[in-house]
Amino acid sequence: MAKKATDIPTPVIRRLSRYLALMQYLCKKNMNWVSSQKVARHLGLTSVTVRQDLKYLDFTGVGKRGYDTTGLKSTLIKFFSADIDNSAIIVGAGHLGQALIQHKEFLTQGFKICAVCDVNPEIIGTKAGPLVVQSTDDLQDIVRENKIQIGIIAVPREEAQQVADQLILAGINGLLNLSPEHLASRRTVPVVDVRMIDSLRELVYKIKKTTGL
Amino acid sequence: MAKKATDIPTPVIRRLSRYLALMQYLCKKNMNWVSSQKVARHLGLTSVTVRQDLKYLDFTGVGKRGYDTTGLKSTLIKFFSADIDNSAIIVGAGHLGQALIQHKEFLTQGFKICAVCDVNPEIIGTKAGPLVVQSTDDLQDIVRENKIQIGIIAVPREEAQQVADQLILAGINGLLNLSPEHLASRRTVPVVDVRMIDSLRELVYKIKKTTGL
DNA sequence: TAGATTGTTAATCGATTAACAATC
DNA sequence: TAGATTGTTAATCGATTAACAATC
Repeated sequence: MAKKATDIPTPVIRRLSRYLALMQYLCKKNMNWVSSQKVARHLGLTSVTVRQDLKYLDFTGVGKRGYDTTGLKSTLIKFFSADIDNSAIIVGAGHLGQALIQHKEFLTQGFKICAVCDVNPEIIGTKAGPLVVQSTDDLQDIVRENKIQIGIIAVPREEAQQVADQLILAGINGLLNLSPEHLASRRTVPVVDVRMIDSLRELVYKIKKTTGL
Repeated sequence: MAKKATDIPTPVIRRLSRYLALMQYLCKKNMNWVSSQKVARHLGLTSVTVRQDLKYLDFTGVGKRGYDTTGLKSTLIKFFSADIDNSAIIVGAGHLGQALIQHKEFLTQGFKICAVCDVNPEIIGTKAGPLVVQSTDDLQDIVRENKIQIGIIAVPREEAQQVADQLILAGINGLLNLSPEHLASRRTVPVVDVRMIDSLRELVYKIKKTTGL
């Protein structure tokens, strides 16, 4: 597959996602038009960046008014398939996994948690929000039967790679990795990492810098 | 304050944090030496990037052996103050906030959750792990009395900015923002964002790209 | 010594910003 | 119309990679 017009840089993708969140907010407030400058101010960017980013979508603004918030929202929803209830499984029903199941924002943003599983026999069979915790042994069957697209890895670092391998074998389409482990085999299946500890350390460094040395 | 030698680009900082995690792992496994190439393979980078990054620290490798894992670990621990128990408060004792309190990795990585608070009167006074949930009304006193450095924002988007303002007023040194809201007043206090929904959307885009279209 | 690996300068690549013409 | 705002090309900035000398 050749490099397509759909090949958008990652930083742009992440900003497009933030534009979607902002459009949802502005639409709810009945603001019908927004300028690139206002978007920029809301999100801590420059107006040129915003206009450059929007060029990647087939969505154009209007002369002196700016962008139609409803139209841009719809375009971004389609772009991110945010109207489709992308199915996901959470592996690891510890505190973090449990919190994610209950997290309502996922559903409103187009993600549906269809299943949870864990290795701990003591919690298998118990309820976690609206779901029943299943055994990680059955992980592959669960993914296949429910045609789950996204695997969310919320297990300790030692188990992360093995879980990833199983999910990939079962035919998962992509992985969100909440563990600090770097997952191999990115070639076959895309992986996006959320590294909370690294974010905290980045913060510690920035604090040091601003408070002098 | 002029631009210092301590002015390290953010991508480098985040990788340095990952090197620390890797060194902790290698030390536990009693591997005393590691080459830049091995580090690169572990973390999905190139060996040149690793060597360039380590140049920012005052830590040099050895000819044909590579880097001393214990020494590098110590250097990175000092660099990130990871031996100091950086104090933090979690604002928002919902599912996510509760999960973070229980998360043991924070403590092993040098972060100590000293307090939690929430606005919901029904959960104020209840236990959350080893802590008692306090009222957000008392937030400023709690931060001042315990000299808390880091504020972790785990409230819904609508409350995020207000909570941030209070924390900054109380003299917090830095903020970790888990809400999707963009927080203003970055000039005074550094803010690092963890955007889980944006990460999921990034994943959806990458899945689309790899599965064709 | 020979070979592997570090350290460093220069080149490349990619993303952001500047400048300005086009448009409503 | 005049003014504000978009759209786009070119310039700048910063981060990664390539090349290779230095070192153990």
